[in-house]
Amino acid sequence: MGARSVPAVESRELRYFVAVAEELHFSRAAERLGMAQPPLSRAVAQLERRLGTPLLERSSRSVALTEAGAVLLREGRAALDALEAAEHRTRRAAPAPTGTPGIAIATKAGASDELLAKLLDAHAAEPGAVSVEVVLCGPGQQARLLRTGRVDVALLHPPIDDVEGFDVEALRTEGQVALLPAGHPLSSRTSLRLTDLEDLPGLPPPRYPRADGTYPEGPGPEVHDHAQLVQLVSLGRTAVVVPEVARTHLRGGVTAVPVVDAPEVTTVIAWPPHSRSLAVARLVETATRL
Amino acid sequence: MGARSVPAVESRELRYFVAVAEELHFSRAAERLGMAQPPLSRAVAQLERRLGTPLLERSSRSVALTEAGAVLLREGRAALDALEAAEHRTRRAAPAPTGTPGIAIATKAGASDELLAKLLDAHAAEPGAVSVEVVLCGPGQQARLLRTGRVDVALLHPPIDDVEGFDVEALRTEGQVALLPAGHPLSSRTSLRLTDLEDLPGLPPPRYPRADGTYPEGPGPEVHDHAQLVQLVSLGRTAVVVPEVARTHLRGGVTAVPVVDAPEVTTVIAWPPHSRSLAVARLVETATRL
DNA sequence: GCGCGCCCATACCCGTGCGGTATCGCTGCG
DNA sequence: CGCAGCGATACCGCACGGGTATGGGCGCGC
Repeated sequence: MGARSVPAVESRELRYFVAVAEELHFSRAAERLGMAQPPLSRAVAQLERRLGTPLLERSSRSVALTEAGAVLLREGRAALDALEAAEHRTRRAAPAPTGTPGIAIATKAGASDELLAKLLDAHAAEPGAVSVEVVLCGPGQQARLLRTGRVDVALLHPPIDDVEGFDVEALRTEGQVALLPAGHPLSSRTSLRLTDLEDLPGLPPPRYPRADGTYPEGPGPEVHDHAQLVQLVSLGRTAVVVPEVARTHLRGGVTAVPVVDAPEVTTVIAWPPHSRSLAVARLVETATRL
Repeated sequence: MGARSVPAVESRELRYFVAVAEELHFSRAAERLGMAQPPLSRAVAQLERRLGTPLLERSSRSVALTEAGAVLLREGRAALDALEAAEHRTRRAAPAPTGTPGIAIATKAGASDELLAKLLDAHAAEPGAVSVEVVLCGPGQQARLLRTGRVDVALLHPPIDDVEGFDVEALRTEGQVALLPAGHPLSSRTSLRLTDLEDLPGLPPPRYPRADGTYPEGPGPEVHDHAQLVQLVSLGRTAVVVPEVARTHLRGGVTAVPVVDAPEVTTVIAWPPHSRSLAVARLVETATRL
């Protein structure tokens, strides 16, 4: 191969390309990156020259990904995640000013509270326990925190959450219930089926953020955490199917009805594959003994 | 967190750090990188400032990794591999000047020849077959080619090769034989045990390259491929235990004797996890039907 | 149908920061 | 005690990344 004359791809270029590929709009991408549009155009063109292939189809009215561009978007995101993970994990491995470096765990705000509490208690009681930082985040965000190394482990709920690419250990399994505004016709039922909950008039399903932080289109309200979800239900703005454990945090104005044919939801503890951290292994081991 | 003022880690800095961490010597690392030593020192110091933690212990006579430095070496290598993989896979996804982009497969030079030939024949006979580039490499190098995206699939031989982090499908299993110079006292035996082969006088085991391309210390010869290995055996410079299939490529001067208690070796086809390539899936499917 | 406006590319300029050379300071060794 | 090896520091020049101004192509509205 004689193409070794071109220098290697820099992560900055990749960040730029990913921004453009996500926005499909140079000016918006430039704004998101905090820079002007012309240098962004130039940087992407330079990346295309480096790779020897067009990544974007520009038609002066719109921008579209080429085949190679789609590959680079996917692979580039993974590489940037790995880069960020290296950075975060190194920071975490640094001797902290306050004692020994601990580990960080992510969980959806408002979900698995009592399980997490038990886990933290059990871990604290272990010999050699390290401090555990709890990072609460919105639904669907744990995977990103885990991939980018901001946390060491996460509590996830497949099949709601995607656990692709992580090592997991199941902790518990439960059914699901529908959360309905009190007084709704269905709220007096003792059980429901999924078909009962399709197209409820005036109660569109909420919209959860996607992995990239954007929200799908639709009539339902955007939801960032469990408390907000419960409030939206009590206000009669939405209805939703959630794991049973959510009943423990209900407030007035919300009724939970079991959904008999909803898929079982498991709570798993997840960590990055190839983890070499003893602290992570110990925490997972403690979790599986709960 | 108020530390968002520092810009993100650049891949160039990581490459520099990894070089220094591997050499544990600034001047040698600078030479390897094709640059002078002072800017390298400065770049690493800047990386340490960015991360807020020392990565290396310099004692003016030697360089050692700190705890955080060891983490960054491990994670940084993975991130750089991912970056390189993004680059290679994008190049491969580009519409090639000659027809449609194919896929690339890596195998140890001189190993699994007939299996590979059968696979290529079977694949070529399939409808919708794409062109397959065969990349021959030294033992232990396939994993790197796969991780860095230079090839899409590889033939590996656990437990000799490490398949950690790849998806694999087993193709065949075989025993192992000892390759000895013709006329060696043991070559008249009909079978051997591993203990028979320990510390053979004048026949030190060969040294295979490690994953990073360096060779372990020892008295045996360095080996890059199978042909070289066989020649070294016939010259009475080494003796080695290899999978049975190697018998098919023997030359005069080399005798193969079964080793009854050597671990079974499997031939597997491996590919990166989360592969989305239809061509890879088809090739793997063809391979498993052989 | 023509013109306006959106949006990406080009042209040009400036400053930062990367890399090079020269040199210092430390330390282990002969 | 002096030398040699090695990393850090000082200083400099230039290449490249980023900014502003502007061009050009195309869709859309009146």
